[in-house]
Amino acid sequence: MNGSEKFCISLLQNCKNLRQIKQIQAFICKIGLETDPLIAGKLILNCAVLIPDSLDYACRLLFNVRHPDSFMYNALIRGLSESDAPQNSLCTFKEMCRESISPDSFSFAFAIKAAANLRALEAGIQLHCQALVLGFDTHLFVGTTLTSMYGECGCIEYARKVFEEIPEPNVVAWNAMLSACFRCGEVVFAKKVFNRMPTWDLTSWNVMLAGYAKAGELQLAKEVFEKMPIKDDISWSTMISGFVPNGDFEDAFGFFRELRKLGLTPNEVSLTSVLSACAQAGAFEFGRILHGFVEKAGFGWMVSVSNALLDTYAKCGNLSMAKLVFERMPEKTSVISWTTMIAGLAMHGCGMEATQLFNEMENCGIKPDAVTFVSLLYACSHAGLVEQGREYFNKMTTFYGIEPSIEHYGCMVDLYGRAGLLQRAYDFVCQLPFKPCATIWRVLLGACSVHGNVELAEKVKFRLLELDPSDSGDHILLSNLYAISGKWKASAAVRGSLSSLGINKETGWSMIEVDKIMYTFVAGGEQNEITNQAYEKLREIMLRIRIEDGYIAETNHVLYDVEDEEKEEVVSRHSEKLAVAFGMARLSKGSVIRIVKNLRICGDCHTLMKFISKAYSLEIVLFLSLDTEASDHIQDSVSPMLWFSEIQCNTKALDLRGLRLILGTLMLNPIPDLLSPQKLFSSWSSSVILAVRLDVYRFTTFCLDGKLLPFLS
DNA sequence: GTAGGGTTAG
Repeated sequence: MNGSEKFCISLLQNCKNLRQIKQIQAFICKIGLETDPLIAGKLILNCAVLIPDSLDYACRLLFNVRHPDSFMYNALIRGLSESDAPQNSLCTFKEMCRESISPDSFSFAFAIKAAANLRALEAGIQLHCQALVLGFDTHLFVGTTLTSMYGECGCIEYARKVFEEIPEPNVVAWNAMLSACFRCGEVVFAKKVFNRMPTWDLTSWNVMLAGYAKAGELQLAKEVFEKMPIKDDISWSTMISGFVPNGDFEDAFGFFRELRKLGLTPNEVSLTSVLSACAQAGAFEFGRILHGFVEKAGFGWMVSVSNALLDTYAKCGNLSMAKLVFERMPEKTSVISWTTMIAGLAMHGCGMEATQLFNEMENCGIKPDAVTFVSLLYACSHAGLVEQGREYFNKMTTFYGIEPSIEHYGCMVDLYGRAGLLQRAYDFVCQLPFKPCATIWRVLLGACSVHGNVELAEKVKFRLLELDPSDSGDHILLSNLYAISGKWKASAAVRGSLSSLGINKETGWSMIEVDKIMYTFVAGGEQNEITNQAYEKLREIMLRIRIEDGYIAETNHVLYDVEDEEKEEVVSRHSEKLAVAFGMARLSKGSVIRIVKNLRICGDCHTLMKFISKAYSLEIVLFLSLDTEASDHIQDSVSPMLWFSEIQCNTKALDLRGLRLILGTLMLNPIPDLLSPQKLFSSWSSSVILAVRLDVYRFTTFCLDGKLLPFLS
């Protein structure tokens, strides 16, 4: 290498962006080195791998080289394998062969990586065969990527065979094998592989942690974590991020606290994961503290952290903070940021705003993906934008070429069903390109229930019985629909069939965050210091609101046939009552009480919340946990129709029932002119929709001129 | 002159 070459290469090494690359390229031309293969190779490698958003430029560079060599091709194959279109990496590999440039171990390693990222087993096998012919299949690096590729494609036997052919596998190859076991669900085999390994480095332990966590074996993950001789930030973030999808938020918070206690700085992954836990658990206060930390520690510029923060605020009910986080993002180039914001608006009932943001997103040149359209359709269905929703669905398939998933079809059924277009919804389901699954029918059943269509509900329930006969939610939904329609015998019969079919209703639980700790209450759960405190406070509250406010337990919402006294006893133990009482006992005065629960609220709890909210001037927010299938269930149901009849609105115009994200909200705005029926309706419908989207059930102080509004009394 | 294995957000 001569001096000029050395100088150019050192310039390229310090390059940060495409602009600088082009400047250096101009300099290279000026000194006559543009045809130097060494320089051209480095230039292509830089653009393909190191400099962001310059992959296209790397392609153009390669295209313009008269006699490209394998180094240049390898750079491009590698860059493309890590892009969002790894199939182009495979095309480049083919082109290389067509140009009679022999692929080497690097070409194979990168191309096999592309096949792994695409989960393209057939392409992977072809590459394997070709490597075999050229004698690269037992090469350490090629063998390792082949092992990974077969693992990614779910072929554990092939992975094992390739691995065993590697003459002297090093720790990286062993780790690839270990990882392949977990990818293929072979948890027990993974442990055997781990025990057989000649050496462990830190990564081997981290693979075990991640594998156990992904398999839901969190106890095993904890044991490995304890045994690890050294832990790094990936070990911590693997643990924290492992708990969240399993719904174990307490442990996620616990490990995060532990990490902080040890004086360690959480990395991006730990932060996004713990924020996601806050979002799902409704841990608003903890989320706010984390926001402070994010700003102070300088993580605010990280897109993933900002996205998680935005989602936390939106899911915890603070749309204005969510908007602020979005607005302050330095660059809005991530489709996830836009989608999260659209979903946030949708949850809060701002359907029009959500569609406007979607248009803005398109104008900014950001390509929406399948998840964006789920949020958008969700916004449309909850805002009653039927035709717009239909147009977006068409645009998704025809313009963006996105294949609709079950979620998209579910949104469409919801869109029609919610608007009361039940026949259209039913026809849509019947015309689906696949056999409708239980979830799709369940959406329709919910819509029938809301709009009181017993006939269609029975038809739908019949389909559900074939597909998923053991879902207690479906039975309860139908039973309640009968009850509300005055068909008490039919209602009782469905209830009765629950026990004869051996179906147990899921146990209700409620969670509340006090001093950054999540407390969980279960209906009629065991007695301990915490529940005793809750019961004691509950007794005090009940006494006050019974005497001063005239609260009477609403046992008529317990739709099954038990004695009144017993009914009262049953409803008085519901977990949300305990959680509210506990919050009132332990939170500082005037704090908003936020509760996450797995089932929908019963009529009595609903009424009690209103009384408490009024008597104590408290805002109470109930969230429906998103991580539970139980959100389809109605707990000894209160019908949203009853809520609507309370406010004497036309219940048919809006659906609130039976759809999994429903809790409903009651948010009263003490502005007198809202009492004109038209305004009242639009205001209420918008706040009710708000809760549906948000899974929030919110009661604010709802005094008007010092009197309880008539429809709430 | 290029590599392979482990953790995130909607």
